[in-house]
Amino acid sequence: MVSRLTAPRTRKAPAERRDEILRTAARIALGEGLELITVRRVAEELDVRPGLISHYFPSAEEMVSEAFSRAALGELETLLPRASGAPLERLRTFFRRSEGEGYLALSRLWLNARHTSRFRPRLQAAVEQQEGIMRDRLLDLVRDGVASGAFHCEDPMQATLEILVVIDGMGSYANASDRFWHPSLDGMMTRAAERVLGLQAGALQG
Amino acid sequence: MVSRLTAPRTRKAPAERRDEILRTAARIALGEGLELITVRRVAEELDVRPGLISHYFPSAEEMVSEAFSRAALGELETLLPRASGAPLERLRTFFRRSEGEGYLALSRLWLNARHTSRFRPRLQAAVEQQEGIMRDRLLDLVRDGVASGAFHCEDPMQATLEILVVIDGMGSYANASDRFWHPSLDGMMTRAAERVLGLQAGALQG
DNA sequence: AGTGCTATTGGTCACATGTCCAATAAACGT
DNA sequence: ACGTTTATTGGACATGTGACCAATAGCACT
Repeated sequence: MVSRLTAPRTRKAPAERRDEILRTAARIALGEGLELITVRRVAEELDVRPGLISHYFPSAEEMVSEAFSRAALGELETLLPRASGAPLERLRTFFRRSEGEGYLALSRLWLNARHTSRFRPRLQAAVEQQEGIMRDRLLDLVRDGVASGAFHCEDPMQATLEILVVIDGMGSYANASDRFWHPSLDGMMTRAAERVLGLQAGALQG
Repeated sequence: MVSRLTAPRTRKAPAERRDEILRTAARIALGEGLELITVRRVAEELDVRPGLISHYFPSAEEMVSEAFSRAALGELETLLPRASGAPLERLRTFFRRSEGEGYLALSRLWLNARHTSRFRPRLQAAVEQQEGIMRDRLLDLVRDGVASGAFHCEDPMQATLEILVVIDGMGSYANASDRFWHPSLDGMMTRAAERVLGLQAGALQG
């Protein structure tokens, strides 16, 4: 009597399998980095053979790009969900969440993608698309706030870009050990936002 | 009669050879990225066998880290040389140079190093060391300016960090195609510096 | 129950990487 | 001129990557 040496195949609908692959890849991207997304690694996590991954993604770069988009978009929905409450409160929520652990992983992912996109055209396109989505999302928020009188600024797009630059600047340090630290680093993002949106100091904190 | 198949060996002093290797690696880092620094690639550029590179750098990561330090430090000396003229003029020179082509390569290198340092402890240490050097250099400049009355700010360290965050934020976009563009992106760095240093608008431009 | 479609397997292939080592030859001192 | 030191070579090895493909077997439909 021999026990089966190979587990019975589980055969899934293409759409479901594809989604499963991307979900796994996105998780790896967020937790360990885009270069850890390999055909073999994803296959192992899903307990299938590597060839199957190649079947759904003939180009590995395509898988990595889509995984990034999925991860970035998913996190954006958590950090800055579409239209939900007053602009000031929405922004406050965003900055509050940008202190959590999940945000560090997201910052690392962006850093990862922005560098890696140098060599990967499809990833570069995905990065620019996600940047556009993030920018539009924040721009809408700023405009809403200006319209309702909560924010005050002359050029909403300029205000948006100034906030994003500070966010991305702080994100540059996501992989640094925190050997260096200075009090002013803490409120850096909120201070920038308060300034360009004509809010009083501390309006976006706590 | 046979022509020699192998070129005669050129035997150099260890210090010279080591320096030659690092110079080559630093050039590759700045022009093509840290991941292009491979034992074989450097060997080819110097027209020696790969084994020789391993002889001088038993660990490839060590070579990459030192190459980054060399490249970053070299560029810093060009952009923000130690004590040379009045603070305002030195800063103006820095921002003027940060529009050139070489600066784009440097921004890419920093992005590269900050991401890659996630997986390479020695590179991470090198990045933080170079960040410290850059920070100190700028902090000295700010303090000089405040002392001479050219700049006005309450906390020189905070002013320094705010400038650096904007510089690094803009650097995040170094690998993006310039499909998106907005007028406010141009003066972003100088505007931030002018603001935190109590300068009038445009004082650091042109 | 039988049949066709195709998701899935298992294996191969070419390529690039870092690391290591015995043999060689260039440069130097005697 | 001869030895000695050691910089340098040439090659091997293990590992990890993406890509590719014929054969297999699960599932839906008839």
